[in-house]
Amino acid sequence: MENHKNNTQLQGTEKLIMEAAKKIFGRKGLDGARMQEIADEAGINKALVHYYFRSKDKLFEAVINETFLSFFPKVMSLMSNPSISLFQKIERFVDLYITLIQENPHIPGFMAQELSRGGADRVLDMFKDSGIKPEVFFQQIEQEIKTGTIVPVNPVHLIVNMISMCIFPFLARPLISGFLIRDRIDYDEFLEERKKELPKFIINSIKKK
Amino acid sequence: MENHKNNTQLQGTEKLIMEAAKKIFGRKGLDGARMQEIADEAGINKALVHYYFRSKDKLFEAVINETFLSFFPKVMSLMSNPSISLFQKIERFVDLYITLIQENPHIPGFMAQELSRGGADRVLDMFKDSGIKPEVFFQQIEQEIKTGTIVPVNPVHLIVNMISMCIFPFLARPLISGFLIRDRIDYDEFLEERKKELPKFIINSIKKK
DNA sequence: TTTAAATTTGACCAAATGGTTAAACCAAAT
DNA sequence: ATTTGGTTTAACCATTTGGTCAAATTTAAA
Repeated sequence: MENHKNNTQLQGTEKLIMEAAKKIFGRKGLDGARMQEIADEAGINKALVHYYFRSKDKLFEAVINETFLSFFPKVMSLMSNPSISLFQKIERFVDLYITLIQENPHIPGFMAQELSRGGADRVLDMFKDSGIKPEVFFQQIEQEIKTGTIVPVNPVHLIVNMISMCIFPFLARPLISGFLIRDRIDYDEFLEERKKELPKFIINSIKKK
Repeated sequence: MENHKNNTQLQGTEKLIMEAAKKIFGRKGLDGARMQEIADEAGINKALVHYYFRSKDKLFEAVINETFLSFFPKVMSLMSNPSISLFQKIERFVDLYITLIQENPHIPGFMAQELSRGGADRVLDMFKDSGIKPEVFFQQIEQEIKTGTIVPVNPVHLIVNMISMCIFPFLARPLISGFLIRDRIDYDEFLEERKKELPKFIINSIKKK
């Protein structure tokens, strides 16, 4: 009904709760998280959480909104910008995506949980509401195929591949770390390397030579 | 202590509970799942679940074991088979991986939840216990690089890429479906297409031409 | 200084939930 | 037919947990 504070900039107590909720929800999921835990993390009384966000579900929803709104628009405005070339777009996409997640580590666990629940509709709605047209990217691909710059690829598979390779390493982080120990490589180092390697991997795969 | 029934083949009630637990845990996670719900899904009394598996945690652990044991060995024995060429291995890997998940739809949600919790150590342990050496695959890559068949790639990134592109589409299924509707493509159709496209995408990216 | 409104807190409650138990049931052995 | 052991069930319990509320505290307006 009343949109509370839809603004991206919350302040004081409300902000404290938000940040705490992101952390706890991202780590333990909606069901695993305890209101008391969130309150403790924020350093405030539990009743205050209800005072500001009414219920656990409402709080969760608020976190979802903030999370996706801090993410979707940036990525999507990049992808639907027709004045950036396909290859440049791929390079920037990978960098932006990984960097954004590095800055908001709660996103992957959050996304996975939200998706494994029925939350896809909400995301799809946000998508439509954003008024941004992913067709630009698709048409760009088809264009480059015609031009002969790249080999024929299904655009849906390509974008799925790109997103997969960006997000999944965060979900599998503890697993990958296990492998990396062998080479004494730190995970952040691995991610930085990835920002460079991934675009090459993708472009190499579709570029006609 | 006592390993209960470590056998892969459970029977009767125990099997019923197992299958129900896979379904419910995979859908709702450890915390989201209710013992009553699992009992209902299995069509039995709740106390029976405790009778066979003691506690919720024990049951969850049992499901984890069965899940990864039905998965890991097959994939790993493929990857560590030195008599299969690299390209063939990639082709078979994708097909096997996607097919196995299609047959056990609970795996992705399960894996994500288990990983976002602290469960990576368990998986890494299984890995070691399996006595299978992933080095074979790595050495094979380094070999092909020396031979000049493929371009220089970091093996860790490559395997992460492969796994990412196989698993993630299942997590993001509801989201991807949203996009596919546009083209009136069914999701299973999409997956079958993927089994063919993905190996090409990967090989194309590393093959020297 | 008084007053009113917003914020914060500790105590409390009802519902949900994992787990227990004693009794009932049932198949096979004696 | 009776006993015995494993299996199944309904009823029950203790704890956890989301949520409420009235009182206390702070803030700011009059």
